[in-house]
Amino acid sequence: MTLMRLHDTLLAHFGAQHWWPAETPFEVMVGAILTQNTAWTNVERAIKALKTADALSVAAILALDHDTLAALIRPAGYFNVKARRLKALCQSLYDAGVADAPERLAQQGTAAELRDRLLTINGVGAETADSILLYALERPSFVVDTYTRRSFTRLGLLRGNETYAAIQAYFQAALPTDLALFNEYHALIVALGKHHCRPTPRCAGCPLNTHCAHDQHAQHTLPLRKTAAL
DNA sequence: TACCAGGAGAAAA
DNA sequence: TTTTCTCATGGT
Repeated sequence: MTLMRLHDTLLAHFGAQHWWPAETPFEVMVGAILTQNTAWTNVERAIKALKTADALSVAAILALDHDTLAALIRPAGYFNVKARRLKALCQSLYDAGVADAPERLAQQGTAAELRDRLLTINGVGAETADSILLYALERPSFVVDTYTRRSFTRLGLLRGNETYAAIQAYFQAALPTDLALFNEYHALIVALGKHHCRPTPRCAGCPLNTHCAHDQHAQHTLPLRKTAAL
């Protein structure tokens, strides 16, 4: 099955995912940091707290002291680490002169140049950089996450030990460079990954026939523990 | 109780 | 260079 056909199968089964669930590009960037190794429901609590405190802006986050910011994002876990990372992100946006409209960062270079700049920010690794590029800056950069590696290894399309760059290149070589397609595909892979872990009531069967509709994690052919290569 | 969640960076080997 | 450790809350 081609990657395009696979996308169509997942879309037909799970429906459009409407990612990224955020009101502004800056909220996407903040969410990308907060969701690192963390359930999205916990990220939502943290973002809500930032909004309630009127602190969801570059200037506000830079103005907050560490302990106050950490307390606001506490529900997202790793709050001391993520407070530093949010500060670093905001400082970078401020230095780029786009504090008032972070989405304008997209006007400051090619996708590759923007990616390199994002990767220099402490706390922004490959996946977070690609998530920001794709969902906040609207550049078609395919996002690879733990679910991508796990599910596609189960499907026999990956070995499982490839580097992040190799997996990204695999998808980008096989798919047309299309913002909407990359957006939906990654979201669908996350839906599939969650389904593998915990089949939903409305969907007892697996769309890809990978025998996942059983007790949690029991049917995984891969350990849930992340591989170091990702 | 134990395990996992839309990772990244530092430290150790 | 590759592997291991650390960061932490909330749901199942």
